[in-house]
Amino acid sequence: MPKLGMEPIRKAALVKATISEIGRVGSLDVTVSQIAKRAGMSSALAHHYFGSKDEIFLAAMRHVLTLYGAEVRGALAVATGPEARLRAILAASFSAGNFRREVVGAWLNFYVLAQTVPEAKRLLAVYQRRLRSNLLVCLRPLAGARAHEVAEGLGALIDGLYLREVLKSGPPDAAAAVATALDYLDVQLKGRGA
Amino acid sequence: MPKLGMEPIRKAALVKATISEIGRVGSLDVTVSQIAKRAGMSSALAHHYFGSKDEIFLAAMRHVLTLYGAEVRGALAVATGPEARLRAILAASFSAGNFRREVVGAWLNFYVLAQTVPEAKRLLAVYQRRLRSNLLVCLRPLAGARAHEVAEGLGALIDGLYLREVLKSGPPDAAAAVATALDYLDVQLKGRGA
DNA sequence: GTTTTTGTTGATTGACGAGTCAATAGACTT
DNA sequence: AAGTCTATTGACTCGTCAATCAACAAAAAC
Repeated sequence: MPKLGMEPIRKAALVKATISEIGRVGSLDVTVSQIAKRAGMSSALAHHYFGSKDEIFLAAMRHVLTLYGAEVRGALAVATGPEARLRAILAASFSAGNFRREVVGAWLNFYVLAQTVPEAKRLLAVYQRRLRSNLLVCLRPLAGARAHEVAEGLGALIDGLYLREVLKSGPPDAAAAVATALDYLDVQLKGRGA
Repeated sequence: MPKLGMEPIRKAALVKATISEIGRVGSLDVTVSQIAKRAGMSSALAHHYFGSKDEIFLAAMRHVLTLYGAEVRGALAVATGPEARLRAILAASFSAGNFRREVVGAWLNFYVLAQTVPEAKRLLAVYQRRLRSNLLVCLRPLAGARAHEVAEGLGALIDGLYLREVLKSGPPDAAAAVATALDYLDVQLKGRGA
């Protein structure tokens, strides 16, 4: 049966399975066997392609970050003007694709991973820098000198809204999260700037 | 050597050691032996007093939550007027006792634990409810109908600021965190209410 | 002064999991 | 058609760790 060119397919399946399993179990205590089983292969094959469990986790992290980045970029592409672009970033952050229980659970556990695995820390730092930079570009024309503070606060607020989703039961309420973030924005911009 | 009345002393030592170890390692992957060793006893004794590893973790969580609660209550006791009380809550949240690397690391991992252990989830929910309630009492006279939204946002912001501390290197910057939270508050209150 | 209760540990058990390896099999190369 | 490469797995190794237990020691109770 061995077809050729399986590597990318298997890797993608493993990455997807990893996110699912982390979300399901709610921690990084998922075995390579569990992941491999869900991805429809033996654990030996998972090791064959990734080498180690940490590499599997990192690949899953890169995938989540890539998806998020792509979503933001896509949303920014069709938004004109600073306010619209800010709204686009928020919408992407809490979009149906990213703001799912399993993905949120994965994010939380990536923060844990970042405490141990330097590469994980680096990846999260890249995410935070990019978010801040995106926010700053939009905020400078709107908030002027205060752009920096507002970006800092908004970034933390987004992370906090994610974190709080972890404790909720039932489906994630993206609308409420966006509303809270937009409210923060409104009040920051109307209070001073324009 | 067996002196009597060891139980509370041993338990307290284990709880303290648990927080330290979780903070040091950066995850819940700490062995009972590690904890017991740091607390100066054998792992068997840890099991003797707590029964299971989960119970040790929960006791550590209750301790962190209790400390936080006590700090907030103490700060509120000497604050008069809604604004001062809000500031007191924020100061307590980012006080030197709570906003330490190891404690922040412990908080993060308690969120992870909450995904698996129902009692952990309950404890965190209690914390969130109490925080919201405290904030609401102060905010109602200041923000009126908007008190609810502001409390929601401020709660998430605090959690987010904690979360972001995880990635930073170097000693925690409590002053910056308080400043961001106060800024949010300022702008929410000046923007509308008074 | 014997029995019971509390404190304490080293050794052991039993389970589980990451990573390795030998072996099998189809596909592509020459 | 022989050799090489990719795909794949079951079985195995080796380590780790939570939890238990038997045993010992000292204080309290009777």
